[in-house]
Amino acid sequence: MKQDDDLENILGYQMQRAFQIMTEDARRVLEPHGLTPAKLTALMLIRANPGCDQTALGLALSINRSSAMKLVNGLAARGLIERRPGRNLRTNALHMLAHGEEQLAGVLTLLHDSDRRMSARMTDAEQRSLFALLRKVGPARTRRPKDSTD
Amino acid sequence: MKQDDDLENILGYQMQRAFQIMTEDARRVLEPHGLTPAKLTALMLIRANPGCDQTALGLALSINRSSAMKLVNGLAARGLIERRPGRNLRTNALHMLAHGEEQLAGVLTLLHDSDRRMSARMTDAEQRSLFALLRKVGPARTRRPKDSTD
DNA sequence: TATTGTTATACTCTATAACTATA
DNA sequence: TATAGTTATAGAGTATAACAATA
Repeated sequence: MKQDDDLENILGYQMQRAFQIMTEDARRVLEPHGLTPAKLTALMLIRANPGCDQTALGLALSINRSSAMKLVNGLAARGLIERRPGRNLRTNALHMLAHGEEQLAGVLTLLHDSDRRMSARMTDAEQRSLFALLRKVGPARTRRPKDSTD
Repeated sequence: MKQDDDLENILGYQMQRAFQIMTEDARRVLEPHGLTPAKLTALMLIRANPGCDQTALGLALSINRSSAMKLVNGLAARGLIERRPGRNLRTNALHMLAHGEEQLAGVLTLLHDSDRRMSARMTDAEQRSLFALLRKVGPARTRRPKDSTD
């Protein structure tokens, strides 16, 4: 199958290709542990934000409350996190459990191995460069100078 | 929401973030034209490979025959491509139609604009560098020297 | 009134399996 | 036997809408 020149020169397409390659390997590695990239991200966000509620978690993951529910249900069912009483009677406080810590420690190593495999064709400097550039992806920040009048 | 240090240092996660940002903008731009990134990729692959069959297309897109069917159905229903008799009685030959050419020309400009917006925080050199690095993502190539005996 | 969690429902994309008609 | 297209069905992930309880 020949490739299309226009297609190859679309940044979004190259990003998609690279993402697909990486996510496929990550999924393969996580699957035996009953995790997906999204679940793992949620787990790590809960660890970094103990006591957060589901709505905030969903916001951070760019999914809505309803979808965040399912995700949290899955993590709770596996005993990785639990819902505790929150700051008022209608919010939950999400907390990681010991079992979650253990799982996390194990899969982090696997993920780093995956990263290393997927960046095997880059030098260390190139890998650092890729990290830095990926963080720069996105629209220009709106400038808000101190003497702005808006 | 605080970020998690381990998470931020996983290449796959940074890739996912960057990809999500780009794909969201691309989808927004393509939607009024009834296209999605996947449909557009298929369209461009058919253009570059006139007469290809659905199975080959699916392979190039990393989806199976059945899923490729739906994709082709969608493109054909919109009059962008058509199925012609293939090299034998059980294969189709996919061809882009004039309407497909027109659509493609229009959205390519929009996509380049999107790319430019999403890489606005990079210099030109950085953008070229990102392209090159994304192409290097993936496992090390298996070496097959001429004097290999396997 | 607005917000949080929840439930029910639906949509999209993908996969698997089975069928058909060719090869 | 194997392959290309097709169809039916199912699963994952997401969204919307509506409801109850609470703020």
